[in-house]
Amino acid sequence: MKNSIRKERKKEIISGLYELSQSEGLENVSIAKIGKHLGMPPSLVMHYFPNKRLLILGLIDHILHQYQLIYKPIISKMENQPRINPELLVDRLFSRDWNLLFDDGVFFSCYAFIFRDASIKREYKNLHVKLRMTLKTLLDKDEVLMNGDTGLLAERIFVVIEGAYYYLSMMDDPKTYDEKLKIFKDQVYELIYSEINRLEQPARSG
Amino acid sequence: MKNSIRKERKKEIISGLYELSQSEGLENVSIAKIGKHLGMPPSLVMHYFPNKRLLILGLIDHILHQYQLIYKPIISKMENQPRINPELLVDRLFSRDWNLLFDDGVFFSCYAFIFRDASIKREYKNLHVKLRMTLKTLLDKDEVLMNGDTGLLAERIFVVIEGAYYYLSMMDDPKTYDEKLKIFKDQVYELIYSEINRLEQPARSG
DNA sequence: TTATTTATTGAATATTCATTCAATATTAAA
DNA sequence: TTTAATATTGAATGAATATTCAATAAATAA
Repeated sequence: MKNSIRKERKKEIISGLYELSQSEGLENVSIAKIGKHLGMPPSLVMHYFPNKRLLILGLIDHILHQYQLIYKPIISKMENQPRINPELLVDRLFSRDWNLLFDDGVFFSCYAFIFRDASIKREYKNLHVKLRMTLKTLLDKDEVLMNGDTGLLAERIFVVIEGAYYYLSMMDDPKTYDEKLKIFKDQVYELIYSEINRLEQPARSG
Repeated sequence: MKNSIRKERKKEIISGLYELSQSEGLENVSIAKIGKHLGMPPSLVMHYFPNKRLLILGLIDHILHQYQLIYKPIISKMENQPRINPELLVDRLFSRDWNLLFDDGVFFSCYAFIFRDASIKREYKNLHVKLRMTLKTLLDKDEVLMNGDTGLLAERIFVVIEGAYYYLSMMDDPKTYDEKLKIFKDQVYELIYSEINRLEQPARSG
């Protein structure tokens, strides 16, 4: 019981930091503002996070955890099927449902820390490697794709997803956004289909 | 003459801001620090940039300008040739020579502003669209590729480049870095070669 | 119950922040 | 040379910053 109030408070504080980062920008959030936002004195914030760096680390933990949740529904929907459905897979990979899970601005503000904090860089890297492994595990269940290099395919798919995430964040006009989105989805389709074709046909000289 | 000292001073200040952002992080730079770094009173900094937002805008202008310079050498090397050399092109597109031109940490710190500042978003978008048009122009000079959709090809190439830039920034180990880099370079080769193959062969049903 | 640990408060700290202002120095235009 | 515009200085502002501390309240353990 003693410990649970501590955990809850820490969560509450990180949520407050997150909300303020979303509306005002991470660089404009202070401990006093967090306290005011949550109705507690700044000294209580510092009781749980003795310095600002720990606060930032807590926020990054939270965001990376949310990020990871994005792909949970894909996995549960696809596992236990002998063949993957490329349309469905790509649809889910590019879905922006996760916009409900976390804010892109906060995500990239935190991302910028990887260049000056080695442990943050490691955390971000672990997440991205883990996501690739998740996709690889999914591809490994397909009875055709499993005969190829699913790790390589997962890398190639994710680099498009991440490039698209970065690039599409700049698009304001929904029409342009959809046009570009279609391009990148098709690009991933082709990665999958050409791998399937390659594996289904007998080896050729090249 | 009167105007040139103004322009030089503004450049000097932006450079100072850039250097400090590189070493301390953009969020930790203040007007006083810039002044100290350059040996001038903070009031002089504010004489040229009346508020902090204008300072940030100046920094972003500077970075986007540098970013654009990355691809200058590619263009000059490749234009006036009837066929593009895919190896050479991909090598240049993925070269990290630009690390001399600007700092990735500062770049992403500034990028994070697009989510809360519409005019910054527009600037970033314009840059990225322009880079794609530059590549398209290059592809259009190739006597085979010119018969296909070079705009689409440019989009597909750049999304890989940008995804790779984002993802590879997390890699510390040079060996891992090179392995991943090779994957993404090959991915772009294949985009180019499969487009060339498609265009060189007679139309098929499908 | 008492003792001990944890949670919470509010006041206080020195430092840094962006910004303003009046005064002076320098330069260009007349 | 005089005038006007700009460049530069240094001091001053109040607000906000992260952090500290002692005191109190609440919860748990003895």
